Amino acid sequence: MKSIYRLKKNYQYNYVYKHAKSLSDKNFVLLYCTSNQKQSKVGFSISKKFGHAVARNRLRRQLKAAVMQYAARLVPNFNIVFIPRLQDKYLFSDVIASVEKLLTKAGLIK
RNA sequence: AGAGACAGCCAGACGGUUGCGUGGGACUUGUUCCUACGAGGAAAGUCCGAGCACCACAGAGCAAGAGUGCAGGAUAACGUCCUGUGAAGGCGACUUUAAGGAAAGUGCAACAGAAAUAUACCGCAGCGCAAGCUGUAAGGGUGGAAAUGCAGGGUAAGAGCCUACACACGCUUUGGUGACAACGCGUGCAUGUAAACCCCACUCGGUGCAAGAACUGAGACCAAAUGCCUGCUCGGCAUCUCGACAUAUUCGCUAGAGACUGUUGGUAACAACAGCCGUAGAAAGAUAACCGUCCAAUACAGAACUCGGCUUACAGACUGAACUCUUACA
RNA sequence: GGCGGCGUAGCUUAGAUGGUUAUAGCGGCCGGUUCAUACCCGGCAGGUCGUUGGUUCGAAUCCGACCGCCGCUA
Repeated sequence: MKSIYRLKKNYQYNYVYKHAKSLSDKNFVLLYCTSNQKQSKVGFSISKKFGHAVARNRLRRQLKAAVMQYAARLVPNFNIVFIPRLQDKYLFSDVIASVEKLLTKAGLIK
């Protein structure tokens, strides 16, 4: 994932948390809001409850890989944040399914 | 064959599709292409020690505080490591060990017990009609601890009162660099606690890469005051106000007390020399996602300035020296 | 990344510096009072003192290691 697709700064995340609409299923919470940037940006927020750094990194990488599959179809002018909900295990197939479902529901992919 | 003891190493491999970070190169100069490299033995906990940076060059004196604590050595240094000594544990190979001082002083030791740093309750023996007095510390009982234990002699009964053995302490000699050990002689000096205060010896300035350096607009100002250098005395350093940006950018940022191999010295930790190898450096944070094959099966776990240790977590596989005990056979 | 602090009953806590008996309030249970409830009165239960080793005759307290939680830091 190229760096221009990413949300970077703390204030950007805070902006999303304040102004966002939210959607969720049992795996993830999706927050999104409009932005003045041309390119839509995606961020991930994974809490320490998920375990050690290795476990959190792995979940973030799986999410990244899932979102990458829809990167070309993303609608512009949006900031998006994914927050996983606490589960015992994440299968990659479930992650892809949830991401697609949420993005479609929010109307963020064409 | 079984059961152990010691030292060390590895931490899945290969292939495919789609991707990420840094360096280098190319050109059509950018959301481009090619290429090289890209987490650990603990990266963890942050418990010690250093480098490095700023505070003056890390300082001078006093006070306070903190740490270390058998000996010799290693090391840049250490609270680490090695080799030993003593002690404790184990049949043994071997393992563990915060191991100075209680005769400098102070404090504390509940309950029990006659008595807790001091003593005589029961008892034993002598004297006495008896009450009791005297001698005693064998035996009883309490306790973590009660005049060193045990055997014999001795005695009115007893007692290091005497003797042998053991234990503890002191001294001489011998050995050892030393901790200490051995032999001999003397003594039996009344408890424990210093991870209680303390004494002795040695060590320690503070803050930490969010350290710190560079760049940026306008105004005021040159000596008072303030702050900092953990307390005080010296000695020294820095400087203000408003605004803008929006928490940025660049540097620090990775070659270092470096790894590997060999030789030499050393019991060893380690050192010297020679050869040879390689280079993670991000900033919401890269090193991956998915699939296939092999395999009985992959644990603990993710760099954030850098090293040396310690501690803790950890599936499985392997190696070395040929070390110990038991059983069987020759 | 760095620095610092706190864990005692269901909840809030005392005791820790200075070692030997774990304390109080709220809450819970039982009884009394009342026609009944509350208030009130009396009693009772409830603790591996975060875990685990060590020092000591003896550890909530002293020392070490680990676990969990919280705060500060341009």
